Amino acid sequence: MELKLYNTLTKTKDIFKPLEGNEVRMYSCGPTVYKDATIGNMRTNIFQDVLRRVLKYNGYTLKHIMNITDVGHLVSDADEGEDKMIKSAKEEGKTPLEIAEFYTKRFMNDLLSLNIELPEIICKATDHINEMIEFVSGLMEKGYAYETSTAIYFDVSKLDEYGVLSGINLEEQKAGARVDIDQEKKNPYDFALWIKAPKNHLMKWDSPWGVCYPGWHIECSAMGKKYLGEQFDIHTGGIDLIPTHHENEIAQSKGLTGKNPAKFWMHGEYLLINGGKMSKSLGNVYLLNDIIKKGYSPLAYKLFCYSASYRNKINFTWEAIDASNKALIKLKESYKKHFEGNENVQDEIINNYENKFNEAINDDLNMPLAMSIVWEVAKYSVKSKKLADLLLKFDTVLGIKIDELEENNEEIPNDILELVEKRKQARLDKNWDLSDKLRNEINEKGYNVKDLKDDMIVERI
RNA sequence: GGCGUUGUAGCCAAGUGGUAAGGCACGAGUCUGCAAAACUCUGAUUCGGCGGUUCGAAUCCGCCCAACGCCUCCA
Repeated sequence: MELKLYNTLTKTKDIFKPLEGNEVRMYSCGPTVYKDATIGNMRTNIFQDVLRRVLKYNGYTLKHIMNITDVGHLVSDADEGEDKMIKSAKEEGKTPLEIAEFYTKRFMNDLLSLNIELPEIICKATDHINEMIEFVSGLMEKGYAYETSTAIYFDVSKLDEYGVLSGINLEEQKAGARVDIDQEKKNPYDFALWIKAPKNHLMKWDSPWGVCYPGWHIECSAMGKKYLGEQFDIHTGGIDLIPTHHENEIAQSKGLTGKNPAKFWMHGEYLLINGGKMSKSLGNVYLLNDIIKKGYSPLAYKLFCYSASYRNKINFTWEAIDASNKALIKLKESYKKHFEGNENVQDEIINNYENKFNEAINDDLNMPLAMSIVWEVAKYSVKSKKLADLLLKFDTVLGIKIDELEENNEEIPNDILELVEKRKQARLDKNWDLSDKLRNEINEKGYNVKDLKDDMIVERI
């Protein structure tokens, strides 16, 4: 079946085929590890995970790279200001390395909680300083870069075109409208490849241009080239990376190799919070941990993300997460019912569902549509192992561990268990007054009882 | 100022010319000593508004209204 993916470069859904053989080479812009990743960041990671899984579902093998940015991201524009890593280090009284390790670990934990497959290669910027220096040297040799008193800049005027992703037209942009002009820069859109480090700068390396540290974009180009070659299949990231980071990556690579590094550029849209942007000033920055703390499964967040297309904004509300959490539990219970079922379903029906599912995911990862088919299978009145197997197959794309019930590992305190035992007896005695009284008592202590035919289940409310 | 996106039932949202997917909530029923849970059923003659094109529009065009985003670090 044909796989179509939306390509930011062409602004259309293009048919996807790997450049070489059966292997898909893919690069994803990873986190800058100076603070915790938000659920917004995680939406992009979930999108990338679905992409991976859909590619595998289509029979391709993957060579997927994700970088960890542990240096060189400045807090302000105009190529000046503090490095984010260093700023966090100062604030938290740690070294930049400690900061990077700390937040990398927490980021990885989030990926694990969300059952996101790890890329084949995860690489750190600081481990690839030499590759970056080589890249910059190459650009200098070819005349695409020049040195100023503060940095090595990329000269965008040397390119045939700049802004192929975002569609900006350099001539129409007012220079310095929002950014102070650096008098040494040849063009306002020139960006720093390599920055000369002030004496007290914490992270710096020797280079042909003195003691320096990398610019914001060079790491991705250098590492992409090292692991995936001059041109690979897919480059992904958040939508905000289009106008600056990805344009500059393309510029750098075109300068050095003459090629756009990726055939497909794919971008995940923003997550909105109550209809607006997530921002510190509004106090609506949520972490995955905030969702977990409220008693929801992290996979409920993943399922929530599937309710919208990755290319559309989605509005986060607690009501919606609550809905997704219930849906998650229901889906898993539906799987269990099919798994325990002994009825038969015609292969034709199975094939039909599978085709519809394939069609949905292969149409630019249409997860909302795919989910509607998943639900049809889950709710199918005939309970059959064949349908359980089908759901399991779908789950290779969904990654919600459909065959694992959400575990309730919480220990029920003894005093609650005692009340439950008393209530069981009261019910056997048909002493409804006492039974109701005990139920109220249990509820007041924060627990709920579910009466089954011969048993009683207790759980925390 | 420039560029762009969105507006579909209470909430999250599919659907881009052929007569409104799905999930959750609500409501009804079954079950239950009663509840809860579970199970079953149910919801928009209508897609921000007004015009237009068309045999036919949520889908195309025009205008208007509203919300949001980018142009600066951000997934």
